[in-house]
Amino acid sequence: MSTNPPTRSRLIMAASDLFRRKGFHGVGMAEILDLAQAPKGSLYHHFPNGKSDLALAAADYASAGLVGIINDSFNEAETFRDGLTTLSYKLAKFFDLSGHWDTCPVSGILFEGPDNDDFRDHAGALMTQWEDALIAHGIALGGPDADVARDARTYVLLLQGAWVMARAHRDSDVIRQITNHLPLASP
Amino acid sequence: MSTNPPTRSRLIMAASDLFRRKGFHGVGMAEILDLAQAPKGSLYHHFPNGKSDLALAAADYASAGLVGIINDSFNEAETFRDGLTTLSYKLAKFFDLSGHWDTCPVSGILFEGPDNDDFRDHAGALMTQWEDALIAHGIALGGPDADVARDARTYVLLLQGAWVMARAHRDSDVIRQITNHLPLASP
DNA sequence: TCAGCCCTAGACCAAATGGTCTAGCCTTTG
DNA sequence: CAAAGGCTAGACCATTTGGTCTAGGGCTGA
Repeated sequence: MSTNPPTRSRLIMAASDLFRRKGFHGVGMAEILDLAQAPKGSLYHHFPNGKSDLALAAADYASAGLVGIINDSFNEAETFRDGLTTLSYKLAKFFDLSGHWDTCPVSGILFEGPDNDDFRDHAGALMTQWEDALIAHGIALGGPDADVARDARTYVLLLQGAWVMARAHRDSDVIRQITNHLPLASP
Repeated sequence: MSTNPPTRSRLIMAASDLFRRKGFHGVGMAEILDLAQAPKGSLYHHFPNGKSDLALAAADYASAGLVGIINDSFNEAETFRDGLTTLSYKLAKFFDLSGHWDTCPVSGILFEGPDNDDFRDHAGALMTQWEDALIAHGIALGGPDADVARDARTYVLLLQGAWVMARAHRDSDVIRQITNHLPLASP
């Protein structure tokens, strides 16, 4: 009878929320189950490896959301800088809506998890996806490949930093002003 | 009979190590006690509020270490950029020595901790200390105040991001190349 | 209608968690 | 020397942790 969205999705969404807010070890299964309104049996049916499986899925989910925001931001952008600025504002808004606690999709979910290579590799892959998405838009807007690649990385680094600082100061403006810290070799 | 360093310091050092590697909730008291070679009674004698107290002290300790490295880096620097480059190389080296797991002193220890204002404020204060240390050196080297302040913040943001990315890719080069992502308005 | 299966449901469990408490050592002070 | 107290020592505890297991509901296809 499970309401929409189905149980599996509810679990992922709940886990993503909580992990980003309190870190992998900071959240108990009970809390996730409660937020998702699902019984324990369902969780271990959908994610046989339990918390780890769920964390990987939650990170994917959160990361896909970020990629979506990136693409939206470049929909009507005329320059790379325009797109990045729009992106920064959108992200700052999400940060505000989250209640000033959510962190980077990757850090909270994957870095606080178990010390295994799977988690680290997964984190690396997701971050690369973001860089690649940015690079694609930059090149589409006519930037020289090398410059765009460098600027994309600069942006991702700044974004990570801004996320941390915004959380510490409980102020999303750092995110909004990322573009001011960009040299931006590309147009 | 406690060997040097005394118990209290050993606890702080052990906690700092472990928290940075696995996050606040990722480390148990037993593990800290074991690494510090201290009995439980001592811990709760020195830190009556237990894990929380210890985490704040550990964050201070780690942060003080970072400030020390900042100052060392500017000892013989002739320009702001020189100092920042030296700093990046030093930090990358520490990252390598840590076995590719340690994170920013603040993030791991304070952000994964309990959801209270104390922890967030503490994190914010420590990050401000880093910015201030950088600003002091920049101004001493003759940079215009406003430019130096902006550059210092850019550096801190990039450093946070680089720490995350280095951890994901298990490669300290991102840290070493921070300076390449700096516009650096100041000289 | 019935067989089969996907999924739900939650009781249950061993292990680990953070924290408390009393006893006593050992150094410092008068 | 004696008294005092900072510190060590670890047994002990309630709670919570992630995870397993059995039982059955309810949809699907034949």
